[in-house]
This record gives sequence, C-alpha cells and structure tokens, in this order.
Amino acid sequence: MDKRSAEKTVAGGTLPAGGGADQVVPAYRRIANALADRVNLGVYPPGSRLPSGSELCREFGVSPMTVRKAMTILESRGLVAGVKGRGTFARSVDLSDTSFRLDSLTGEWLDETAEIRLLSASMTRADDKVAATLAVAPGDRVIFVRRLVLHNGDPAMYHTEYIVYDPRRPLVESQLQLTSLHAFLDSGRARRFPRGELTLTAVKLDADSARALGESEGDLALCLEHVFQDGSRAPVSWGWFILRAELFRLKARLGPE
Amino acid sequence: MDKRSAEKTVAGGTLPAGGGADQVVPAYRRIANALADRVNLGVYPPGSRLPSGSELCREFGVSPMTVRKAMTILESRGLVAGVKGRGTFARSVDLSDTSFRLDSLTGEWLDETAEIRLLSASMTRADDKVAATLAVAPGDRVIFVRRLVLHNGDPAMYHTEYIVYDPRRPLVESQLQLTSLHAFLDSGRARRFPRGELTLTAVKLDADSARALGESEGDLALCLEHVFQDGSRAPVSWGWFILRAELFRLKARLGPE
DNA sequence: TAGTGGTCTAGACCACTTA
DNA sequence: AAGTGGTCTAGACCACTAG
Repeated sequence: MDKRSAEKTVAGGTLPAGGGADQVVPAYRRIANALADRVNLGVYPPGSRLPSGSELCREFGVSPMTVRKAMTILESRGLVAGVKGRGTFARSVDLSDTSFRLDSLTGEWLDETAEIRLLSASMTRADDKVAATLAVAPGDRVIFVRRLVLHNGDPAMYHTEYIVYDPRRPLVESQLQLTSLHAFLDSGRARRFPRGELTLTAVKLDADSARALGESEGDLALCLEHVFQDGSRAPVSWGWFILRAELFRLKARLGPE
Repeated sequence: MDKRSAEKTVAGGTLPAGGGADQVVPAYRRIANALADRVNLGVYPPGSRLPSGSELCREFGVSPMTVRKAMTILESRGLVAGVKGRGTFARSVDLSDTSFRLDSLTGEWLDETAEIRLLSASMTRADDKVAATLAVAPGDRVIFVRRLVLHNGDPAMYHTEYIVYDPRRPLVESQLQLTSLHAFLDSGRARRFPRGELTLTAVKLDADSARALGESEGDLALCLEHVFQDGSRAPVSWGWFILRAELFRLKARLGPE
C-alpha cells in the first residue's frame, strides 16, 4: 500500500486515538506486549503453539515483518521459542529466566570519587592452577597484579589478576598505572579483550583480602571471578574482584518494560 | 529486485562461497559481528559516530532493514546507542554491562530430586516494614509462608514470603501445597504475577535461616529478595530466598555469541 | 532542506515439518 | 503440497537534528 494514500494507519503506528494518546507505542511493541500478556495469563499455556505468523498478521492488521519483530522480542525475553516449520511455542518462564545486570551494582557508587590504587605488579611463574586456567605451561612467566579500588577514601574492592605474558603485547606499561576507575573497568573489555567469562559467588574474606579491604578475616564478600579471552577464545587474564558485601547488590526486573 | 531473477545473492544470505561454507550466517549477523569488532578494536572509538544507515547499506550491499536489524542487536548488547536525527554512536562498554542469568544458578541442581517442603503458613498482621513494602496499612491481614527447598535430601534454600491477603484471589489454597520445585519457581511468575523486582546480595545467616538450613548462624549465604507485582505494578508479595552459598553461583559471558 | 534513526509495508525466497 | 518460521528487499513515511 502506498503511504501517500494511507487511510487508517501511519508509519509510526496507529493513528492518535481520539482521546489523545500521550505516547506513540510502536505496533511491534503493542503486539509483543499483547502476546506476552496472553502467555503470562495462560491464554497460551506453556508448551502450546501460538497462532502462526500469518494468523497474527490478520489479527493485528500488520505486515509479516512487524509480527516477526514482535516475536523476536518475545523470543529474546525467553517467553516463546520458535521452531522452523512447526510453529512458535509458549515457554514456561520462571525465576530462572531472570537476568541481573552488573551495572545495577556499580551505578550507585561509581563516580568521580572512585580511586584506584596499584598495590603490586610483578612477573612471576605460573603455578599449576594458574597454568591450567590460562592454558600455559606450569612455570611460564605471567604478570601478577593487585589493585585496590577506593570509594570515598574507603576500600571497596580488591582485585587480583594473572595476565599471560606476551612481549608483543605491552600490557603492563599501559594498564598498570591506571588511576581512573572508569578506565580501569573499561580495560576489562573495550580495548583489551573482547570476550570473557564471569562468575559471581559469595565468599568469606581470606587473610590477604581482609587486610587489603581493612576488614576481618571471615567477613562476608562477593567474588566476581573473570577469565578474559582474546578473539580466538584463548585465555589472557584470570583474576577476581573481591567486593565488600554491603556496597554491592544486583538488581533485576521481571516482566515488560 | 525480483528474487526469481536473483544473480549474486539469495534470500538466506550470500551465496555459498566457492570454498564451501559449513554454516550459513545470516547477513544481519555478519554485519553485527563486523561492526562489533570495529567497536571493540577501536575503529569506532567510544563516543564517535558510526557510518550512517545508508552508508552501511552501500558497504555491505544489503537493504536498510537488514542493516537496521544488525544495529538493533548491537544496541541491545549496549555496544552502540542510536540517536534520532543525529546518528548512531559507539559506547564505551565495560564490565558493568555484563548481565548474569539466574538460570546458570539453577541449571546445575534443579532436577527431579528437588523437593519442596511447606514449613508454615499462617495469617498475620502487617508490621511497619511489611506494610510499607506491600503498600498496605499496618495491621492489615497478610499471609505469611515459609518454605524449604531440598536437593538430594539436603536443605538448599529457605524461602520466606509475605503475601497481600485478597479474598477474591484464593492464592493460599492453590499455592501453598506445592510439591514440585518447578511449579514452585514457576509460581513466582507464569500464572501468578507477571512483574517483579529482584535483588541479590550476600548475607550472613540469621538464627532462623540457619536453623532451617541446618547450618550455623553467621554462615555465608546469598539472599534473593523479591517483590512480585500485579499487572498494575501494585506489590502483591514480598519475600526472600536464602541460598546456601556453596550451591549457587551466577555465570555470564562477555562478547559475541 | 538534507540527512539520520526508527518504523512499516507487501511482497519474495529458503529450510523445514507435517500430512 | 501446504503451512510455518526465518531472512531479505526496495521502497515508504515520520520525528528529529543540523547547517
């Protein structure tokens, strides 16, 4: 249909309702929300097949691509799963589909007052555990770094890291003297290693971490362990952040928006 | 262009290369990965503007919608941010953009051996804290439930929950006698409350939780606090899961795939 | 006014499943 | 052979920004 002869719809969505809608909601979002509601309310019970693409086109009066976009959203939310040639099926979504963003952790305290202090940087030899994690031979040279991040002058997190030594990659010079926290966190990804695996656990402070953070051994903490990798998934850095438990919490939301 | 007269491209992507590509990679994914690499490698430094949609169409030889889809993916990954009328800009992505999925937590131990035990269920009056969280008046009736989830016969998590009492919604009967863990987790969402907010923290066991989990007071644990809401975001249930720390960990991956 | 991101259309083709 | 999900096209229109 040529848009210059459009009658009931415009490109941005449905025409503003007579009542005067405040916000224009895109059609694909309207459809996604409508279908999400039906899944949540049990109109499409877990495991059952949703109406096909063409049926939904008729129901909502939109073109296939628009329905498709809505389905993509629902699929990314884990609400439905599409199967080629068979159909799209409602999933049973539960708590385990929740996803926590780490930025809900940093957002509250990550500001200009954050300061990073280099505690030590040295060359050492990989022990068995380090060698296994970094996929190098035991006894190979690795860089060992310890950093402390302070917030309002107080220790907030303690970072220990082993980095594969590669003379062709002058990491040490450029990375060790970081003073800005943002650059520090940034160094975990943007310019450095595009891939990685992270694990978050609750731990008790060992003697070393406790001393660094100025707390008592055995105190409560979060441990964010990381293995950063290069483009071909070869491990380059292994380490862990020890976070003071009171300062950090992960938040997540269920449901639309 | 009519597809029946296609020459160099087919709908599924580029024509199979002479070498014989194993897997057909959709064009939008190829483009998204290519652009993601450029952002990560600093070809498009943080804050800089990416080539416009039409430029990318020319570069990759695809139609606007395909480029658009790639951009949507990058935006959802937090790698870029589009601004109407101005352009699409590279973001500085760091650790704080990581997102953890709770299913990496349950995946390992959630199976048929999991058992749920109802410890207590009673009607009580909301104290100030409960009233504030559930948006009811202090002294109003609320349902108080305590559950224990066992794995291989051992206590794994302890759940405490306050539920707004609403005689029109016979929650108690249907929810209290759950015996399947899957149905239990499911009850947090699918059929019950479509929305909610979750917070994950590290805590020490209080006397009550320690007794329930068969551990010692002061021991390490994760606390998953939840506020479930109805469709209009009115709180309906407030509670928290106390998780034995050794059994639970959150995992995440950085980068493409 | 020209350019940009964002939305939408009305088709097409493919790979796949089911009958 | 018919139906379905998934991909892609070659346009269009809108809201917005900037020169």
